[in-house]
Amino acid sequence: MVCTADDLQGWKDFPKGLRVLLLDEDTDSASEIRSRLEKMDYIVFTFCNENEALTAISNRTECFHVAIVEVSTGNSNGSFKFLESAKDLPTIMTSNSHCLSTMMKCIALGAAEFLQKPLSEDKLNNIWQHVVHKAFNAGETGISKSLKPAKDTTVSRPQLQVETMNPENENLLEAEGEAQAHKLDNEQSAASDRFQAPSTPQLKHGGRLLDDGDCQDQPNCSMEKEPGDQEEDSKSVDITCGNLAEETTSKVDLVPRAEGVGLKEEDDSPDGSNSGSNISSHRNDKDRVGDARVENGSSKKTSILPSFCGNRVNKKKTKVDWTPELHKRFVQAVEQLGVDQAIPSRILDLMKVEGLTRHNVASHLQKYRIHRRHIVPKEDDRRWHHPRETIQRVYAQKPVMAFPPYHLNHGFSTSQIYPVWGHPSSHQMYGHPGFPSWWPPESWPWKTYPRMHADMWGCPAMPTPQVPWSPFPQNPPGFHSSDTGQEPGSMQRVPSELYPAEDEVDRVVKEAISKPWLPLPLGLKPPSTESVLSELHRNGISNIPPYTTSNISNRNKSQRK
DNA sequence: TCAGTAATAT
DNA sequence: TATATTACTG
Repeated sequence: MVCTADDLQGWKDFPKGLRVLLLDEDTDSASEIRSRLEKMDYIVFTFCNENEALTAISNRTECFHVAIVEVSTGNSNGSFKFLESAKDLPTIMTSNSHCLSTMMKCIALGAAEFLQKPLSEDKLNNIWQHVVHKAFNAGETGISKSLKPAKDTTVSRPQLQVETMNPENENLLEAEGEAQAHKLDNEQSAASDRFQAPSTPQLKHGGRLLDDGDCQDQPNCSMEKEPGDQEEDSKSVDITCGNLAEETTSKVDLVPRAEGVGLKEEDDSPDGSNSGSNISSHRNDKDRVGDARVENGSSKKTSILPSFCGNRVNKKKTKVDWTPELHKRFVQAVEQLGVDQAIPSRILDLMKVEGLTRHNVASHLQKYRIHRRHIVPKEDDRRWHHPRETIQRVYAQKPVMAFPPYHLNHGFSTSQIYPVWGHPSSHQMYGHPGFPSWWPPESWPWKTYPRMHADMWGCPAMPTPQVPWSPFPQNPPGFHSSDTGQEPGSMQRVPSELYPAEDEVDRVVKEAISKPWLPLPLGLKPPSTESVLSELHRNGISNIPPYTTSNISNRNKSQRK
């Protein structure tokens, strides 16, 4: 009787021709529903008597795909005979009244859905989904092989429900049906998820399973919605699937779809009962990195959302998993903007990570900044002790204009320290006990960066510790006086005109990188030929065309002039 | 409405 | 304890 996945596969024009058992004592209502269903090319078998309907089912004189049953039909004693008898048939209960407990009971007893009358076309239009749902739950084995092509439209949820809707579970639940109906206040979502196919009409409206009316009755039903968060919620909230199977693995990184960045749902069970199933929630970051392949510089929009969406019954707050890859994107965005210009919305834009919200970024940015505050002073301290070593690391990845580090003892200039927190070549700093890291070394996201040595790309002319700064400012053309990036304390000793605006620094550095043929700006010491060659050699380039070296030499010469 | 920050939750 | 999220303020 139940439609199988194979049936569906060979069913052209589905759901046309769907055979609907309609049981309603109210003949007017029945005829109205019937006519609507027939408009949709469904084949309707109307029954006004429950026993007749049951007989039709048991005799198998007709084959039905789905049943629509008015609650009051044959329900004078509060039983749901049809529902309990027609276990295999996806049954949609209908009622004029909006009695929550009745709804609960029906759902608990296995009703596919509870629709409140009048049954608009809108509601009836999608009842076929229950057939599909049932088909996929009828046999686990059939699921994997069947209807895969249709998953984007109708099958996403049934696929997810395989684990919970096997016949064994169903039987078990049937036995518990009565009990469940009484304790559904707490378990409403679970019960309905087990039994329910996708909500018919609501799917059209953003995938909500319960309508607002339900929420009025259910304090647990969280529909909190901040005005102004529409956009963000539309991205982040709907990633939750009200599904037990999914719930139990809700902390699994959605890496395959998410391409390296994951949202995980919070396990909000007070007793943490779900935690046992957190298969990969504790995967180390190294694994994540392995899974996470976000192409650097790619304009491809990364998604942290799974492609499936479900209802919002179990809407849970989502938690952004700041994987190394995601963080790398973050850092790249921050760098691109310049630390001072990096604001959440812009970072968000640059990161191009679907589903990530401005709030997420803002929070991360907050942490980012805090970390910098903690780390940089220590780094500065280290620089005093190992100036050369540190210079190479700090300035290795991104050459920084050689402004005297006036700030070393007086705070820091943001433009000069971002390598410390999030930059690729500062590995070793993170290994130092004094430099707490976000991730263990193996998960550092910046390992993919090519290493460069400071003296290759314009080694900053750092003063010796004994001579912390030159009394003669070397402001290159284009730099203007700015207090940007200074902490107040530094103002006492350091004339503000010695500092370039940070964006100027970035601009000049970027220009120097992108146009290596141009003379280096003042303040950048040109690399020595030897260092260039050795670096190239380190990178596996041993065959240097003559003109290359001469160019470098020429540049060095011109730079010296 | 957004950014930044403090407080709170996990 | 570290980090994420939320609430609040400007």
